[in-house]
Amino acid sequence: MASDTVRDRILAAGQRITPQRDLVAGVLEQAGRPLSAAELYEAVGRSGRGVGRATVFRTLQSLEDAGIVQHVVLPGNQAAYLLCQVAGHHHHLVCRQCGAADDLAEDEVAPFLAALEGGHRFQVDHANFAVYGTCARCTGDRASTTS
Amino acid sequence: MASDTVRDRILAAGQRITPQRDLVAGVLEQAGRPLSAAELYEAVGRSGRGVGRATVFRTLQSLEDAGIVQHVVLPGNQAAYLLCQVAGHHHHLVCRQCGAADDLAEDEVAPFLAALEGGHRFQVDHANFAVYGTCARCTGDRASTTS
DNA sequence: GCCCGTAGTGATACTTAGTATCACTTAAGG
DNA sequence: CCTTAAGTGATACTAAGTATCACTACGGGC
Repeated sequence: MASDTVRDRILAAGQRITPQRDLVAGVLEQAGRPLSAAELYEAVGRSGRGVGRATVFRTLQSLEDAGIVQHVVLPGNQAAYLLCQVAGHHHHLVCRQCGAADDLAEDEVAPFLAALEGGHRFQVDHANFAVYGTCARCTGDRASTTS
Repeated sequence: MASDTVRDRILAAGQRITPQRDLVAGVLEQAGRPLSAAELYEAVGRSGRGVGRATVFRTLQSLEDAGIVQHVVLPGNQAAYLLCQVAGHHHHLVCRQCGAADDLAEDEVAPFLAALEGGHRFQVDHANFAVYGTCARCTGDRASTTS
């Protein structure tokens, strides 16, 4: 099940607590890494009563609207959904080894965007970053290098 | 039809010149903005002899492998394909007004990624940026502001 | 210039992610 | 409690992309 803080955030967004949302959020919380909609559907089916497929998508949508969940596009164009600590729009560092996703604060990104605006005479409106690599825990096992 | 430089780049990637590739590349070149697979399929159907749907996707795949095309995910999770001047992996500034996409050189991005690596003890491997906003030409007509 | 192997093509069928619909259920405010 | 609007599940659907397979044609070698 989802932690109380997640429930609070659902309520704060003006949405109802339902067993389905609780389950979906709970599975995401326990996973601690981005899950595809299919994985989620399956996981939710195993643990507890199960949730309709349509509801899984609706729930993800609601939670995303509420700023509790965000989705990233993994390499290979796979969408994956991910419980976020930080509310509001932000970005992620995704570890390809263990799948963990680290939140990226807006103020880490803002200076970069500002620089782009200057360099390109372009007014930035919205940005989506997906940064992949290897997290501190997984470094040491392997070393990868690409652009 | 595609310009000679595009043909050269197809050859350079060890791929054959076919009327279909020529058409697809040509349409993308003329559009000068990212097109969805569906738009492309339709446009190719109008201009000239037409190309099978499967072939449109395969062609985009080949051209992407060859570094001639890249795809971006537009807001709303719409994939769009885009002819790139710059070869190799790079990023784009996409104008939401006119759809134009500006190439973003790797060395504009590298320092930012390096900073992230330091700040998060994370070894960056691959990154995908989608930056949306308003280009210089379109600024003046409207002013937008969001994260 | 022609021949041949291999890369590429088109039609079609399929898969997978996500959306729409609609009758039914249930959370939660009074 | 009771009401009602939000949420749910089943199902059908769409849209993007992939697989298959017989057929075609590019282009290197002669």
